Amino acid sequence: MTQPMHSMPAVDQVSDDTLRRLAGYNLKRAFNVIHADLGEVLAPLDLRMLTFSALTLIADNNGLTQTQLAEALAIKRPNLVVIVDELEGRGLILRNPVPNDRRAHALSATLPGRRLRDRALAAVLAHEARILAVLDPQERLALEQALIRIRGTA
Amino acid sequence: MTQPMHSMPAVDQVSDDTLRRLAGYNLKRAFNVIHADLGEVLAPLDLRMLTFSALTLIADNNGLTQTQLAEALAIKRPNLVVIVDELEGRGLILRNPVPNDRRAHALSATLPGRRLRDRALAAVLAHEARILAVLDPQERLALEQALIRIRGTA
DNA sequence: TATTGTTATACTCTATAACTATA
DNA sequence: TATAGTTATAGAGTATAACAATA
Repeated sequence: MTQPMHSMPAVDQVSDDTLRRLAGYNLKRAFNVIHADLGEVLAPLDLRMLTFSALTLIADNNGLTQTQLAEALAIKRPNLVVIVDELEGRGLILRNPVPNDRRAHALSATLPGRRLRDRALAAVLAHEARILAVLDPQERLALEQALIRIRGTA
Repeated sequence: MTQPMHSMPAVDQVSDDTLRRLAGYNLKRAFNVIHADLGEVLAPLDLRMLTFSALTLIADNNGLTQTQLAEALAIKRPNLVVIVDELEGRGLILRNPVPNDRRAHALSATLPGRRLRDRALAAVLAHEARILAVLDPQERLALEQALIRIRGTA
């Protein structure tokens, strides 16, 4: 049964109490804050969180395949193709042939790719330090461990 | 300068070490885990995290306007329109006129809306208990406080 | 002039199904 | 048969610009 529509005054103060008790909601809000700020930090380097993560994993794991990279990033392989296309098109990475398996691509970072990765990482670390300044070292560690624990449940 | 492309063996083990130290990355991964699970929990009720959050805020704040709701959800007003349209179209909420301001809509939950909200909240709390079972109460509290602190920096 | 809700639009992230070429 | 990469496609979340109605 639906109530009749009637005129009502707007509220003065909006209460968040129910949602604030939900870790999922708090996680989303905190992530959005970090993601938006990180986006601004990486934009001058023409990177996003996802392309930065992919470039970093490639630079740190010379020769990994797209399947391995998709797995490491926790995204589906079809979604990785455009990411790899973009990084390759900018000359930051290479799709190398793999001996004895002509289906696979072994990804490697070029020198410009590694240089951009280093610059981006420095910017990201500065961003993290700035955002996490509201937490003391102990809280930071507790946060990291809790997040990795939750991630591990997938 | 770009290296020549050459054949290379695939790696056996992919290292995550650089990204694992970044709160933003851990936050994203943990959120994706929770979001995916929550999606499955809410799907039978034809709700998503965002529609559930909107319905909850409306039920808890009878008469709030769309501007207030968008602010509370931390989304832009244009993105709220389809959410409110959907909830209203399903008879879960009403757009009521506001006395002395014919521009604004005072949102209210109908009885079916409040009932669905209650069922959804019970499902969400069960989901949270299941996901957060990997954390002890102290870790849970530390996580909540850290997330709210980060959110507050926006 | 400013605000509320709205439309139009675009970008990003994510997912599934189905194809190809190899294995 | 199975796997690696790819294409096509769709759903969802987010953002900005600009408009009409109203304040």
